[in-house]
Amino acid sequence: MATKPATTRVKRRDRTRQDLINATIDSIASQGFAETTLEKVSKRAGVSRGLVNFHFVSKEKLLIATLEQLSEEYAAFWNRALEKADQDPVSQLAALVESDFHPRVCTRKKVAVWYAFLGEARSRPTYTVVCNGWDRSFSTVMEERIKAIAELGGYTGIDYEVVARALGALIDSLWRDLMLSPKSFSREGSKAMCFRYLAGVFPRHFDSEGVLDSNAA
Amino acid sequence: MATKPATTRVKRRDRTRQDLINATIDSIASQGFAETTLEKVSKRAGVSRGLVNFHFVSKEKLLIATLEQLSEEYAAFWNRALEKADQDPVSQLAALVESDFHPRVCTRKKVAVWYAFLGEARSRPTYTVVCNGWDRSFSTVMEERIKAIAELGGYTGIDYEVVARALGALIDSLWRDLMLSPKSFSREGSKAMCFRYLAGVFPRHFDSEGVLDSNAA
DNA sequence: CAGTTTACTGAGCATCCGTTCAATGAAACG
DNA sequence: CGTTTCATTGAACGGATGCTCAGTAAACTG
Repeated sequence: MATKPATTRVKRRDRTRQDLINATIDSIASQGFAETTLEKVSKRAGVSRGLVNFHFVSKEKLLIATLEQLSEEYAAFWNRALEKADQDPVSQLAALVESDFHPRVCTRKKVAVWYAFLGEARSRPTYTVVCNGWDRSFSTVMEERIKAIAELGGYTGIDYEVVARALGALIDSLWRDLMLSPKSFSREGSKAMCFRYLAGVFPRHFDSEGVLDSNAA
Repeated sequence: MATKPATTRVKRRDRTRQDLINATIDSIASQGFAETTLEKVSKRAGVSRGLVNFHFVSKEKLLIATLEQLSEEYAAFWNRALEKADQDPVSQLAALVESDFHPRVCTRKKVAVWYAFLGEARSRPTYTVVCNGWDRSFSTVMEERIKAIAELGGYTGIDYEVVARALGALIDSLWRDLMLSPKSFSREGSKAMCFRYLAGVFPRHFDSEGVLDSNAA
């Protein structure tokens, strides 16, 4: 697991830090939060026991670094998905849904770690902040696109806030399925369910397969 | 916290067991799963250290008993809400929403405990079973009512499965808000959001305040 | 090529955790 | 009322955990 070519010192340093964070993710995902100890993490990373304290000062700070990395990776991923997509709100909303189930960010392992932190969020304020930021900005972006689709597409009586919240919550519940019962989870089925939801709200722009017509009247 | 009138032996026994479970809930909610130790729990319950092992054999079994009680309390609550409600599906669905935000089951403390168990679910199979059963039967019941409303109310093109999932997920995300940012949470606002969602799907039967007309054409 | 810096090791330490168990006293029983 | 049953206590134990620190070797520096 830990292959460390003898290169420059900073590269080794960064590599080791990353190995430790990855080992932490692996450990939390497979053993759980409570069973994740520094000994197991360092063994997984292939380094000695005391290294965590050297690099991260304390176990708690290693955990925070892990959560922050996960959070930033996720945010960066859907931000880039937005940049790559067409500029019309229909394509952008579809891109958000697609990116949320991409194997890069939507892994059973990562979802499990995310829920593990969420479970401890109540009692550790630092986690709460990161967890709140997680999808707060995400649902803001979704709501903007949903509002634009409603206005440009000529839909009346759409409750933007509710639609955005429901879509975000739907995605979340599908993630949870991946964690709790991965056998019944399917990436395509999950995306289809999101698009079926959107088809119910914007029938001229979406169907269960995704974008129907990004410029429909 | 532990007031034990000297009554019969079984009553004392049950009372102590309940005190321990309550103390476990309090501890998980305020200190988190990781920081919940038998010493803290027994101190909170006002009994001696070794009593947990006497009553529950092990810490793990105390945790399972706690989760099961929470789960059963919740299920019993919305089942009774269904019984007390009118028999038409519109009233029943409204009763489910109402009961889900009732102060008896929807407390910040209880939600926090629920998420704490969910966070450890991945690595402990027993939790997974309970967590899965939790809203599995709940969403089945919701889906039946939604289907009935669509058929009786003359709505076409309703995707029952998606509507039920989205509503369940919406409720879940509102619960999470209660845990993470209780200041911005409001019981009435949460119910209103659910009803706003239902108003979007069944505009002749719901508005943001709840049931509009349970017998609308 | 000395000398300095620094990532890294691993044994050691203080602490805490879950569990055990002999002792205790009050309810249950006949 | 004497005996049994059992909820309860609290000290004790083995083990694990997070963290410290003196020591080491390899990368940097000039």
